[in-house]
Amino acid sequence: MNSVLPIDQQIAYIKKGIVELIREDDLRERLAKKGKLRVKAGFDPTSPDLHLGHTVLIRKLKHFQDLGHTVIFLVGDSTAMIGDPSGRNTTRPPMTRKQIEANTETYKEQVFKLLDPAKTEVRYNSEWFGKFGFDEFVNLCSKYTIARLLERDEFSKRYAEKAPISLHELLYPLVQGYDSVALECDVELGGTDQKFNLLVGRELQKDAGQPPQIVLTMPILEGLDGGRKMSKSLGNYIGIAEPPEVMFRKIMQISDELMFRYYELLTDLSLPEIAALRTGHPMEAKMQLGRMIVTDFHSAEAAAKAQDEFTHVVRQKEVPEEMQSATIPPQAWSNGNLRVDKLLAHAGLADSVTDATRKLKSGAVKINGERCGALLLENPAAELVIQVGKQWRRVTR
RNA sequence: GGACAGGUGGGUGAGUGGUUAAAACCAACAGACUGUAAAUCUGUCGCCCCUUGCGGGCUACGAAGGUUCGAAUCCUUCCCUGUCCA
Repeated sequence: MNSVLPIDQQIAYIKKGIVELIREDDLRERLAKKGKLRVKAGFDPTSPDLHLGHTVLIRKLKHFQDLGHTVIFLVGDSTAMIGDPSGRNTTRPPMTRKQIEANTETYKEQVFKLLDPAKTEVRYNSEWFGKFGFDEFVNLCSKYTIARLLERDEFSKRYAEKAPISLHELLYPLVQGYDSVALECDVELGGTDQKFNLLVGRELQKDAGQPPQIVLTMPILEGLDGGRKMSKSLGNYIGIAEPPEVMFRKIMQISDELMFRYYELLTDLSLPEIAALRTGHPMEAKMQLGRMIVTDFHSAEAAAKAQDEFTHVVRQKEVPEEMQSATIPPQAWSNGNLRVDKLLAHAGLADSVTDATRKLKSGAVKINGERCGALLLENPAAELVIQVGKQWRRVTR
């Protein structure tokens, strides 16, 4: 694709799936005047894995890239060392340089499954914050007032609830906004929860004599539970580095309503195409979604295989071809008999021995196809195929 | 610096001396049903030990001490959070 696409078409493409564009007129004008825009999105390398929630934003970056604009993948390595304001309950422990670097590498690897590395500018905000002096810092602080910072929803809410707000959290929007100044961004993308920060960037740019960036917000993707936002700590996520089978299965587990949402935010299908899916069988549609997503991050072959596996193992309750294997740990032997509870705990099929006992009692455990409630197995076969819920394990001596 | 309020299990939140491993709800896990969807129903939901029993032990209510036969509950000190005053 190229940047000579007419502006109207570009804008239509850009607007698909977004929540808010501030302001469309500015964007139109800037496209006309500059042609090729600098588009930024920032990421905190605080956790090493990206999940589908992040990809909503990345996909939008990709759209800009398709249109021939310059995409800047900004790694907030300096900011990561201070901590993140939206992790509101606990102050997260400061990260080491090394962790950040490792996370950044993983990030890049994952992001480039969607973005074209050759067309992506990877930047670090330590480039400018690393040599930020105290006077510059104070000067930055002087650009904004407390009252205006407290306008931010999250802050005002917490303030009203008498929850703690640390000073550095208050500063965060300023710091993020300054990134835009340093990079001379034309456009910045972020989740709706970032809106405030993105707008601060505009203010700071104006102050620095730059034209204020266009702000584009994307919806926050709901997690697998369909309610709360997708996040690693809530455990309702699909990691983009996860194996095809896991991805596919997780997709199949989401609710029908959520499926359409995922179609909208995670695929390139048009809205009418998505609407048409509502008339078909939901399960078929869900499997198609699974294939599409797995294809994005792995390959079409992997997707087909994942679907196949799902059909056989889950729907037809067959034994999976591949499963993790484990050997029986010495602690699980008791006078030549096998302690199933310890085995489960050891093979990662239960959280603890106590948990394993519970699972046995509740009939959750199948060994070689037979439901097993017994704690002790006499003369176990050389190879046991154990199933607990969705998990399978091949256990040998 | 002073006055006051508060810190309970993954979350919300009861509990003010004993049958409390801690109500209730949510989340989570497992089972039934199903399209491993939703909804619903059932069970479980600190850890460890013993071939498992309405069994034994250990740890837990911000931290450390103390009072008591016995503490999440009372006392002391400390830490943390918030409000108000300076």
